[in-house]
Amino acid sequence: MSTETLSPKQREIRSREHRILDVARPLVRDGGLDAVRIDAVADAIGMTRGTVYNHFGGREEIILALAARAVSRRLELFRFAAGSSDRSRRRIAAVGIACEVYATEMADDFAVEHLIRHDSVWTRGSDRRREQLAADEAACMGTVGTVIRDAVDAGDLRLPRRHTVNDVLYGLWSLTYGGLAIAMTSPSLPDIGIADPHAAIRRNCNAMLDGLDWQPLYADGGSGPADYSRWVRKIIGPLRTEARRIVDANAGGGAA
Amino acid sequence: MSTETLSPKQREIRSREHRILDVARPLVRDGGLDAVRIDAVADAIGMTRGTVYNHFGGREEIILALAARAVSRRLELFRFAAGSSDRSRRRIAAVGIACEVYATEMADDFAVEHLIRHDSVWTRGSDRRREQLAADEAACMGTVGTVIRDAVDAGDLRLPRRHTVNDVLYGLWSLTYGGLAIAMTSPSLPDIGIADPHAAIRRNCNAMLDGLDWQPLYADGGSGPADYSRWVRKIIGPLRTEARRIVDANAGGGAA
DNA sequence: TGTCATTTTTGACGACTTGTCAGAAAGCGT
DNA sequence: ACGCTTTCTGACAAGTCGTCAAAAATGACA
Repeated sequence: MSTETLSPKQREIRSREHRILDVARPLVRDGGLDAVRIDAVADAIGMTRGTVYNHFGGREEIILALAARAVSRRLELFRFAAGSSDRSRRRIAAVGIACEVYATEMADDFAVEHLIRHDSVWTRGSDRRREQLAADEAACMGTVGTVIRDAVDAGDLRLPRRHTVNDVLYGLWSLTYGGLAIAMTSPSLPDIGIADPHAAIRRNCNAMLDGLDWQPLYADGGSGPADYSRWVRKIIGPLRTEARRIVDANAGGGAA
Repeated sequence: MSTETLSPKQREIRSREHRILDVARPLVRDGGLDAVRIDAVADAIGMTRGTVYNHFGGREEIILALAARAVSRRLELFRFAAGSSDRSRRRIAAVGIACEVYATEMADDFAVEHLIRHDSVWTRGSDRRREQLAADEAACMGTVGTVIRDAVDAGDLRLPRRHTVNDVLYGLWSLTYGGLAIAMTSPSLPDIGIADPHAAIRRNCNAMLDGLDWQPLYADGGSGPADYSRWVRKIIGPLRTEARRIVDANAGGGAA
């Protein structure tokens, strides 16, 4: 774009927004909302508080911006997952696994997304940021919605009466988000014997999709659960790789 | 109990803990964690900050205590729901509907439970409070777990290979908690056309249970979804009544 | 009822963070 | 080098937190 019209100073200022987000992200992860102190952020980028306020109206704005970045990364990962196969049930399963990968490989981002579902962040953030975020989230949901709709169109998924495409979307969203959130925050999960929450979430998603009779049940029409497990192991690698690529692309030199 | 050994003053002090929680609850609901300012609480009960600190070590302790009370109410409601029928699929459905009723009829409590899944509350609360809460939560899960186990024992639910009772428990928990949390905090839910989140959650839970082939599918072995809807409408009333009874019992004069 | 040890309450204190803004500094075109 | 503009700074007022020594209230006993 019009890079030639920007003075060095102006370019530095633009990139600073990214730098602020970069220093804020780890703070959020291991200290939560409160850890994002304007002082700390300012120090970390070698500026003073006033300067930070030139970019963001406060803690909450930073979180919101961070969340927008997180969602757009997630979208990228979802698109990759949705494109990883041409069979509908595989595609939707791949998106589910993308959620897992997202929560582990981009743990900071996931934590931020969890954070904005709360508190003052929503209310204290500016409209602009909120709308940006809502738009990004809508795009994410659109991707998943398309996968489901395609399945209906292809005849793989015959929705029960009163059950809409969006119900399915909402169900998968609840199950994965809820499951991951509980796994992150509930001390009693190991107590009830859930050793591998990710696998459990996967099983539950599959149970729900089975309940909707989404065909074909197993990834490659093979002999059953064993094939499915093999397929999961096969696809999780590329998703992880892609996740790391996305992180590197945005964080590394991509501050353009 | 040994009421005669307590002086008037001592009795007043004991009841104050309840009073503090009573004034804190509405604050939490419409202002979130930050709204629970020690000053505000102290003012509301006509005492000064120092006195409040005699009871609770800080904001987070209050929230945790509030959450413990919330969970114990939820447990009461769950028990009522679980006892409302003798057919396993009805019983589990009733517990699901109890979650709905909990989220609407005891909205403050639900908000508090959502709050503690976050932030500093977990880390800054005292061990004592945390353990109390974990124990109450475990009791809640135990109730639901028993319903599921009974279904397995009765032969109504034949779990697929690798799927345990606790997986089912975790799945229902994820679906309802996740669904309700999203409904509470996501602005994009109406955008995707989920007009009645509760009904959607119900449908999704049923889809999952159908996927697990939990029999009999419909509440009274009748002709199908219509019967189910009728049953839901029939049971939701008593659950609401019970919820209100529980709230009144704890809040009104029950400060003993 | 008066005395006094004990328990409870108070409110001032120091420490910390926040958001603002007038003045200082740096940037940039001529 | 000059002057105009943009950006940065750091001191400020405001507000909250948790503490703690001193004040007040309590209640047992004479």
